[in-house]
Amino acid sequence: MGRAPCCDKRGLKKGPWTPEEDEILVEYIKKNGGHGSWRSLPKLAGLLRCGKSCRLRWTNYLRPDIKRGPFTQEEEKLVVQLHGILGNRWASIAAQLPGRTDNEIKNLWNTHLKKRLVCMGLDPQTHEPLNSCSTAIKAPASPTTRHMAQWESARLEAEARLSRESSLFNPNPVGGTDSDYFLRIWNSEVGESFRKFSMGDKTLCQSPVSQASSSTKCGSMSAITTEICPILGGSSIAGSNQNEDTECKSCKSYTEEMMAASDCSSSDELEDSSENAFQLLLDFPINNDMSFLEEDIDKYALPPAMLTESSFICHL
DNA sequence: AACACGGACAACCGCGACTGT
DNA sequence: TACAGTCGCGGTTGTCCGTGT
Repeated sequence: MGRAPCCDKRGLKKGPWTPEEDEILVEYIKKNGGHGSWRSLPKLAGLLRCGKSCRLRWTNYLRPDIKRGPFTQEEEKLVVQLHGILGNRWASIAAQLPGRTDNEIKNLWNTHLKKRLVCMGLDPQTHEPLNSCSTAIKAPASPTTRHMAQWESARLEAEARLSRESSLFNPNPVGGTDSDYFLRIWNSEVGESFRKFSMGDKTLCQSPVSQASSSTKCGSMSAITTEICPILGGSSIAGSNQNEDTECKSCKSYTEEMMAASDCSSSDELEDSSENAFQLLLDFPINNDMSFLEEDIDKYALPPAMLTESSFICHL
């Protein structure tokens, strides 16, 4: 049994929208202070379109807050990074890029970014090497990587807190700083994905304290802190405002241990190498001679599989 | 100048999730 | 709880336009 069509399609127009139709739609939404029911909108507005088509036109093109023009390097970078975490969840990715639509990001990915990853020898879906000759560390399946992600989640949390605090002194909502990204991402679905991601591996570094806390809703910062920092038990970092600057030495040594285990001598080195790798990715000439890649790609300390994920978390 | 080709982007389609009854 | 209506998302397709031959 087929699904009933979203609307009666007889006599309804399809294909590209005309400026007149755009105007009618915009005027209607302006006049009514919103679109109301998409299904009834075309009839009320006098458009020979189905509601779905109207919604798509509005959300992808006519909305006043849509940013026009080419993607900036920062935006492209963010898309790649977020795709490494979220996969093809375009709407979630779009939520982190103000003014950009999921459709736009999807197109950007399919036409540009995917190719760059392929040319870099990475699977655009998994962000793992296509010919995984260096599978010692695989993202995101590797426990080491997962733990790095856990620790970086804690760092994200701290960054978010700092950002929030600093925003009190510099309340610029469209500042576009990295700190703003931290906060937006942490408080969004991405942060949630990160938290879920971190919670996924419960077989390592699990204490009774963290087990107890894991039953709580992981949407709170204290939950994730407790989860990944059993020593603190989430009491001093996120549990209160006191001792916020207290560094958990056990965590620090653990971080260093994890860095060492993943061939990263320090977080700075990790950051530097991944930054370079991303620059290469962004600057990659799609249709040009690829030979330089063969000699350059080996220079990076990280296996390609880790570039996207670790670059994401390091950049943040 | 005409045609073929490929890239970029807008729009459509089908499915699943959500919500109200 | 079941069902129908609606919406949003992701995949796919269609169209336009620039470039090369």
